[in-house]
Amino acid sequence: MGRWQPNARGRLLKAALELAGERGFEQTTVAEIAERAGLTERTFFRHFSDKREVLFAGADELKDVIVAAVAEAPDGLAPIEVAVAAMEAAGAVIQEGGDLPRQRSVIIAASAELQERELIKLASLAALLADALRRRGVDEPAASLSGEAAIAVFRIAFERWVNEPQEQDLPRVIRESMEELKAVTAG
Amino acid sequence: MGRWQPNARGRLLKAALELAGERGFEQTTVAEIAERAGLTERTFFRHFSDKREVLFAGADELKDVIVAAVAEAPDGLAPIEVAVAAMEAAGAVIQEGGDLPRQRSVIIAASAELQERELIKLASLAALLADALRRRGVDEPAASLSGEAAIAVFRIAFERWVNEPQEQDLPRVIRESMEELKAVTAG
DNA sequence: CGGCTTGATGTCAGTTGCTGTCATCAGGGT
DNA sequence: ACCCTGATGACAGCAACTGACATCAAGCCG
Repeated sequence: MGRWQPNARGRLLKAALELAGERGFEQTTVAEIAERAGLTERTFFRHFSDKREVLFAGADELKDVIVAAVAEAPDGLAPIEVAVAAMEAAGAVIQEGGDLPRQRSVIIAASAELQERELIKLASLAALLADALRRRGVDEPAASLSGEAAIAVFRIAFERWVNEPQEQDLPRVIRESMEELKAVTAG
Repeated sequence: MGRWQPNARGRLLKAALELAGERGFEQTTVAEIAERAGLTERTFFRHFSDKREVLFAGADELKDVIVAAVAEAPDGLAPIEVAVAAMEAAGAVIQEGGDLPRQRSVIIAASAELQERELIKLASLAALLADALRRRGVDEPAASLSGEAAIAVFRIAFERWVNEPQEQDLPRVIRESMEELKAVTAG
C-alpha cells in the first residue's frame, strides 16, 4: 500500500464534477475541489495545468482515435468522408463514457470559460484532421476545410445527441448531420 | 475640456497593442497597459470586462453587419449562400481596418488564451447566423449547419488573407473558400 | 452666484487562479 | 543500512479581477 490514497486524478475529477454540478464551475474554487478529494490546491495543479483542464481529462485519447481512424480509412475515400469517419470513431468512444459526457456537457454549457476551452480543443482536433489528411496527400485548402467541416458536423451532432437522451447512437447522428451538410452545400 | 484626457478606451487599446506586440500578451500586465495609457488598472476593468477583451474592441459591430446582411439577402437564396454572403459583408468591414486586423491576428496567434476568446466570439457569430436564418424560415439542423459552415469558411479564408499580405480582397477569398467547400462536400 | 447631481476616475483591501521553492517521507533498488 | 525517486504538503508571492468608498470637474437648476 502506498503512502497516499490511489487515483488522485480520478478523485479530483469526481470532486470537480460534483461541486460544479451542485453550484456551478465558477462558484467552485480549486481549494474546495482539492479538499473534497483529500488533497491540496498545489497538488491539483500538479495533475491539471489549470482549473478548467480537469473537466477535459481524457480528451487526449480522442486524438489517438482520430489519427488511427484517418490512417485506416480506405484509399480513394473523399477527404471529407475520411474526416467525418474519424469523428464517427471519436463519437463511438465518447458514448462509451456512459453518463459522463452528458454530465460534462451540462456543466460546460453553463460556463463561458469552459466553453472557450472546449472550443480550442475542438479547433485542435480540426487542425489534427487537416494534418492527417495532408499526410494522405490532400492539398490545401481542401484539407483544412474538410477538418473544419467535420468538426462543425460533430458539434451539431453532439448537441443533438446531448439533447435527446433516448438517442443512443452518436456515430449515427454524426453521419446524419454529414448528410445534412451535403444537402445544405449542394448547388 | 474635460477633467480627463479623452478617448480612454482608444488609449488602452493602443497601449495593449504596443505592449503585446513588443513582448507578448501574456508577458504584459494590465497594470502596465493602464500605466502606458495614463490610467489605473481599475479603470481598465471599467472599460473592458477582462484583460483579453481589449484585443476584441469593436467586434460587436460585426454582429450588426452580419444581421443586416442576412436580412437584406434576396429571397430564395440558399441558406448557406445567405450565411456566406453575410460573412463576406463582415470581411469587407474587417479589411477597412487597414493594418489593425493583421496586427491583431499576429498577437492572437501567439497567445492561446486569446485564441480561446476569438473562438468563442466566432462561435457566437455562428449562433447569430443560425438565429437569423431561422427567422427567415430555415429549419434545423440546416440553420445551425449553415452558420457553422459559414464560420468555418471564414476562418480558413481569414487565415489565408492574413498570410498573403498582397491579398487585398477578403470577401473574394471568402467566396473562393466557399466554392472550395462545395467542391469538398460534393458527392 | 451657489449648491446639487452626475460620471469618469482613483484608492485600497480582498479573493482566487496559478507558480516557484523547499521540505517531507514511504518504497524500491543497491 | 543507504540513497534516490516521486508524489505530496507548506508557504510565499504575483497577477487577474471585484467591491466599496472617495474625489472632483462639468453641468444643471434655483
